[in-house]
Amino acid sequence: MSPRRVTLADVAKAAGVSRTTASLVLSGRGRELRISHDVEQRVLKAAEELQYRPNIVSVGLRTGTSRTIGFVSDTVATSRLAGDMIKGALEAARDRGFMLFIGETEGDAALEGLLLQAMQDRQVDGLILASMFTRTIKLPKGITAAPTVLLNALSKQPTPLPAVLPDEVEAGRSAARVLLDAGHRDGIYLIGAGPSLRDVPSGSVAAVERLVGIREALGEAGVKVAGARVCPDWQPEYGLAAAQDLLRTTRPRALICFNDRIAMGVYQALDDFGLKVPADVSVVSFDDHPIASWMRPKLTTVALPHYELGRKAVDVLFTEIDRDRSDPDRVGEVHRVPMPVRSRDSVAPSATAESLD
Amino acid sequence: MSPRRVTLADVAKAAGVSRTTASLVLSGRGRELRISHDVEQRVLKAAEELQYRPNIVSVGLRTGTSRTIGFVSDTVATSRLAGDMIKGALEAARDRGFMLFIGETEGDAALEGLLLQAMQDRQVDGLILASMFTRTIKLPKGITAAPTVLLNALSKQPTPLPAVLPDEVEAGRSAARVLLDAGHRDGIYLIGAGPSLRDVPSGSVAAVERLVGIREALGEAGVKVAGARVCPDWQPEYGLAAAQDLLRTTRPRALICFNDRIAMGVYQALDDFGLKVPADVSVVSFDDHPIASWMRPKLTTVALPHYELGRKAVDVLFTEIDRDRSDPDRVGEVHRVPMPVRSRDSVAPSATAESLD
DNA sequence: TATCGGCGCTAACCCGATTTAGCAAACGAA
DNA sequence: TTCGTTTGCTAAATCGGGTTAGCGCCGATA
Repeated sequence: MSPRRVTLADVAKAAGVSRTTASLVLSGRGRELRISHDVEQRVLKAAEELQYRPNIVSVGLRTGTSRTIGFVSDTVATSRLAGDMIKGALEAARDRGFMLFIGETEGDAALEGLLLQAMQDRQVDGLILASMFTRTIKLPKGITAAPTVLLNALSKQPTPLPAVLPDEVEAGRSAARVLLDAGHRDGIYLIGAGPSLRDVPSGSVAAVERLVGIREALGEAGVKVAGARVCPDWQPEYGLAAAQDLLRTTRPRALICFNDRIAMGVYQALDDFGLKVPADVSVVSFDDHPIASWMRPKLTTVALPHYELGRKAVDVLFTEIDRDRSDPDRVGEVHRVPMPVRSRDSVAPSATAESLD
Repeated sequence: MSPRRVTLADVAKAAGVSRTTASLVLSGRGRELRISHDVEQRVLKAAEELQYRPNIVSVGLRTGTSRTIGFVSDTVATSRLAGDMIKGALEAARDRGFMLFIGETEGDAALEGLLLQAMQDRQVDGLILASMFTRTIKLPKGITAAPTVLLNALSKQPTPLPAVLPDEVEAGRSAARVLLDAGHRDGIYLIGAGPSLRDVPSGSVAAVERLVGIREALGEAGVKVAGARVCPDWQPEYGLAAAQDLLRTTRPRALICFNDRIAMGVYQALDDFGLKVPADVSVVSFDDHPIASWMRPKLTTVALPHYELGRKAVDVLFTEIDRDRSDPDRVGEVHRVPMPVRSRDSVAPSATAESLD
């Protein structure tokens, strides 16, 4: 029914040459192997007219490559973060003519093993192991076969695999700087974690790193955190509860929320207490979740650069693929992707700052 | 470096038989071709011990298959809908040992063409053409090569391709029924589209179908829509504006919002006018966007079954793949996936209904 | 004893490309 | 004229399986 695909043999026949010659010309090696200009043109013309495209499966069998990358994540659906990350990876891969296999493990090691096998069986040229929230993972064994990059994840064991992560420490500094730049020096409270580095939800790398950055930036400005409330889980209801608890005893001037979902609960608590954002209380947050721009006033937040993370992971993977594989004792580099501040409407200059004018 | 893959030849040698025999045994055709039990066991044992897995690329070259499906959508990132849809497709494919190629066209026809070519070059066994919001699409040409299913999309031209879509009309009926069941008969307003079938955002299939369902269900109960406001785009700000406009002149008893983002704006407008959900006004909506369960009170909404849509598309695709390809003049079936009601806290019995007790 | 047929297995070809090794013709130098 | 070299191309092997055609052996039959 469907017309058979055009093969190299068809092109060769049309050009009146052997398959070898056609292959050489089309792979660009015709020049160095002294194929005559005349023959070269005949082959190119035939390929053009027949709309020849090499069968990648066949090339794959011969060369062991597939122009394909495997993207294995623990979750693609639960957090929407995945979408942009995959999109970034997709586009970076497409720029090089690569396709992406998507796989989801749901945190199941057995499933992960099967998935990696299935990808190896299809001769993927490289793997990206992604986690949807930053964390340390146990490396599945048997991934040495293909070049691999960790995305939004760090290995528990030392590993030669490179990793791509958001620069959370710098993000913490950015959040603090947003408030400092607005003149805030007093009444800065944290919602979600802190004030000490031990006061974090267990297993959250982001919490620790954001906290480190916040404390560094504030410390350098000689500003102290006025207080903090830990949230066991970074969901709106915990943000609400934490903020209510805080507001019963205090009137903060600025709040740093550890993510946007917390900030959503915090907004509600502030509203309950009759406090206006940003006139009474400035709020800055992390993630740039879609809701951040839906909240009223729109939330100023330090964005997780999902798209860039995805792109970067693929870029790093390509350098891995191109790299000379002989170096045995190299250590996986950690690439940090900047988290940009999305300045919106939830931060106002502090009253004290204005009075200094 | 990495130990070479185990091939069929290795298994054959270990079992002391020819590659042919090993292939026959492992493909299950040993029985019918009278391979002795002894030899069969030796082959199976060798394959087991060597952990033999066939190279799918090789099989692909010979048989033209790849145990792979191409999933091409206009967008994977912008709307989070994609995540669950892909997840459903992923799992359904995995159940059959298939992998998914993901591609994104961004509505660019040229890009779509390239993507489809790239997938054909990799010999995908089938294609899913997905749209992230329900709409009619122009079919790219040259997709006759592989079995194809439309997901969340309808073809502009008549086509033999099956389509998988959410059952929006029934969803409209469901939304109406939620209010009817709560005793609402008066003061029911629509926000987003209506009251006439012409009052819809252009190009929105969902708007028309939901509206049809709503009007049918209400009509059958002898209830009339009290009024409606169209939103040019279904975003919170338009919902806010539409509701404000409505509330300046009216006191509705129940609102049917055409999606959750509109409902979010509507909540705010109701709050501005000092009206409580659901005590003063019941609200029902569509989509079950993640924010629906974050809103306070939690929003009752008719869910887009993304996961099921993804699964269903793959299931339908497999029946296409298995189908006898000879039937030339069949018409693409349209499969409708039910949209379930998520009953939460935004609908209360109407005051009149209670007074009847 | 030659023939036939079933049994159990294998040689060889195929898929569509890449790549190695090598061949024939033309040319130059001795 | 002869040998060596360069030029320009091709035959054949290869990747790892699936598949077709057929081979050798055995026992039964004529």
